[in-house]
Amino acid sequence: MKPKGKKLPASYYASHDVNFLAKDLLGKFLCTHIDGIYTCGKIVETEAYRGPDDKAAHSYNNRRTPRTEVMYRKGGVAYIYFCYGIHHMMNVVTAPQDHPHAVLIRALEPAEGIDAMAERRKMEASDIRLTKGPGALCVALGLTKDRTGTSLYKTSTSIWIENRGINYDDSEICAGKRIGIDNAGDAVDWPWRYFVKGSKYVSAKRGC
DNA sequence: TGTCGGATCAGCT
DNA sequence: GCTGATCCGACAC
Repeated sequence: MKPKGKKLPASYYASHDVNFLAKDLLGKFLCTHIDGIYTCGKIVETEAYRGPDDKAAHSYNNRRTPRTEVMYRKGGVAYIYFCYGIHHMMNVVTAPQDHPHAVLIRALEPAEGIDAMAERRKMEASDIRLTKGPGALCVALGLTKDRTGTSLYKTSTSIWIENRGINYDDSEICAGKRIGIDNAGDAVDWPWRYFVKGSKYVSAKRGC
């Protein structure tokens, strides 16, 4: 599948600054080519998880388990895991090897393959909730936990992120507390959730 | 081997 | 707004 925009290279994901990347990923396009179906959406909401220091992250205190192992790899792979018995969550692993940082993709604005998304979601294509929320967008794009570890930059990959020339200014971005991490001590209050101001596709507007 | 809690969503009120 | 669905991973025993 030929990207419409410019596929982000391995070097993009190498930054140590996971908060910079979480913000910078807004306006980029997350695309998948799974089961022969091409789908693509603009990223409008992310959260940063900064590995060892961040009590809300699975890799807090450098915890290593078979599940979190992929977070320790070199940036530029997908970390997809299963939660609440129902939902999958899509994260982008960042930073060099052994720095377990990741950006959770929380919401997209559907761009291409909208009919396929609707079919996977068993919803009308016009439904605003198609890719609103991390569990929802994984279904829409066909992502499941067995894709975890997939490279986002290799030419043959089934999951990648494109730059199509959209860059948001700080004044167009909101930062707020992260969602659903009530048990994470001080980290609960860190404003590491970023979203595009005014987007209908953002999962929760709080913090702006 | 068993228990407990979780980075949620949709549908109904 | 509230609630039920539903199951895997981590850790204690």
